[in-house]
Amino acid sequence: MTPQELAEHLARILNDIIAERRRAAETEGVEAEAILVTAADASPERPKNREHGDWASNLAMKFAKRIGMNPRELAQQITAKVDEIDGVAKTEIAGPGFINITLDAASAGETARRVVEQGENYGRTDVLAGQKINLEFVSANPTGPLHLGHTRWAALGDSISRVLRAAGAEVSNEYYINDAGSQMNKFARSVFAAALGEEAPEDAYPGEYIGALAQKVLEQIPNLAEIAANDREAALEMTQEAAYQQQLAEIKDSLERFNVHFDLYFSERTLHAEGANGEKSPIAAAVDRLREQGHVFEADDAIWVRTTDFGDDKDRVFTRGNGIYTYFAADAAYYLDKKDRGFGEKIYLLGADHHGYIGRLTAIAGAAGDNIETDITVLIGQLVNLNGARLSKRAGNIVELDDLLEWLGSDALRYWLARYPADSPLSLEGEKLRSRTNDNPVFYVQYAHARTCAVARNAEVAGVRRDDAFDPALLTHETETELLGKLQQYPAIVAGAAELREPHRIARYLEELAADFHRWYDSCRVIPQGEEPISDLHRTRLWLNDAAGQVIRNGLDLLGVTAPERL
RNA sequence: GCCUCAGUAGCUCAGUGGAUAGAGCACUUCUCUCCUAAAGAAGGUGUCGUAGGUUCGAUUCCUAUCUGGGGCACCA
Repeated sequence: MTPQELAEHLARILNDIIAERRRAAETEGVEAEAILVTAADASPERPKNREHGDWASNLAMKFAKRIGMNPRELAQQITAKVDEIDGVAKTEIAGPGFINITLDAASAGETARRVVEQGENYGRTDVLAGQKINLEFVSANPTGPLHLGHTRWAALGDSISRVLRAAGAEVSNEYYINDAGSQMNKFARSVFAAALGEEAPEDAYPGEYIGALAQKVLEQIPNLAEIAANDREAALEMTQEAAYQQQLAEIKDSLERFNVHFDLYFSERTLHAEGANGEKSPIAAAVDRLREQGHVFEADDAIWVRTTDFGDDKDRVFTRGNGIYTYFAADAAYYLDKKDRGFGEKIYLLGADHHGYIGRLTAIAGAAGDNIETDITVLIGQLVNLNGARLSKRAGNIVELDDLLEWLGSDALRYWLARYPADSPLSLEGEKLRSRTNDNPVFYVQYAHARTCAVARNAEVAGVRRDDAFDPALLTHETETELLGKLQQYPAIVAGAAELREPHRIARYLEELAADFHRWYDSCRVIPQGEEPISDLHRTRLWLNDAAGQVIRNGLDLLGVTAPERL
């Protein structure tokens, strides 16, 4: 019996009671409210206190008032039916009307087999099935390496996408490349000067990486100086393209090593480009479309979008007085592109330093005719800082993703960045991420997984085989019911993390699961000791061991963290 | 000034209206002739920033307020 099945039973039972009462009321000529209880309403919780049973429901308290009964009386009627369910050992009514349910051991133990048989699919649900979601994150300018400021969104965004997919959504991870505009020009001038050995422009990008890029450019264009002597503009342009492509390639490479995958790198330039047959650029078309919706006006020589209609604190300029589009204009065009590609919800993952964007992005959605409640989500994350960080080799005072990866490793970094809610400030302590003990949760969880693998290996050698027996009624030890209960919760944890876009719930769950596993390991042996013969208990425990390993593996995968078989 | 996030144990932080508010660290003491002791067991700690409100019930929701972080461009 899974919590989900239990929820369905509870909902059905309560709906029956409600229907029965309505019929009774109608025969007396009284009108009764129609109430439909869903499985989600009835979803039982794992009580903190073991004396409160395996599962607890507050259903009776939640609905008593609307039905017109007192909670304990309603709980009585519900439990009378719950007692009849196959697999329920006993029920109790406690406090103001809690319904506490205890499953029989066999019913609870069945989870072990279910997990093993479903394998990597255990935990996948269809709660977000049919949703086509666009998830944009990182989107750092391709004018330098990724640094600490980008790592949190990279880790978080990739994990959110994995969690959404596990819940059945179709997701596109997108990186918006700001490869048009003045930052690119400034970038080009910086690299150009370095390549020609000229003095850096006043506003040049700092950092040694500019010099390294200049070297790469010279390798590709050995006669750059010669070209520059003839046509300086052409040489600058060639430098810009070469440096840009090189930098973008390095960013992609860093992200792949961070186990972060994008489905689309979207170039801002494509928004400015006119069609082959002279069609308007997407950005020019965007202003027309917004105008049709009636949200565009002109003032002070500029073209504006009335974003205040949708809650923005001020209207935004689309086309400047000098005829050049603003960054906001490109954002709007990109948004429309996403809409045209069929995405319902568009999620933006931004740092707190961009929180002023919420209003204008939401307004774009509204001006485009979308539902600003459901078609756009802006997730704002607080910034991260790092204690005890070594300074970057290349950039001087900025910590680069590459340096962090080399220093701390992808797993530790991914895990720690995904372990906290995005809206809570995060401070990483470098030495802690490197430690291999209890105070480093990523190792604690990975160690638990490695242990399950060690047990499986040893079981094989000792001749304990899963195929020989599975008798879930034997899993009666206190640590076994705890572990089984935790395994049963996993699908609901994933579904919740997906609905709330909060992958940290997976990490916290895994830490609890690892703790339950370690405790179980300490008191329940899979492999017989000494002369003790192999029993069905050992074989059944092997199922449980393998189930625990499977769930840890599944959960770590959602965080983009590996599950090593040995540590 | 306006917007936004946070304030929970000595420290770092979980906790989408439920029962006695939790975890790790730190501190003390135990447990390997035994599948990985990188682990486990035991020991105590709270004005959930403050004050009101909503209700059967509030750390959770609402209002006000205090403190701290971030943000309020015809920059990108």
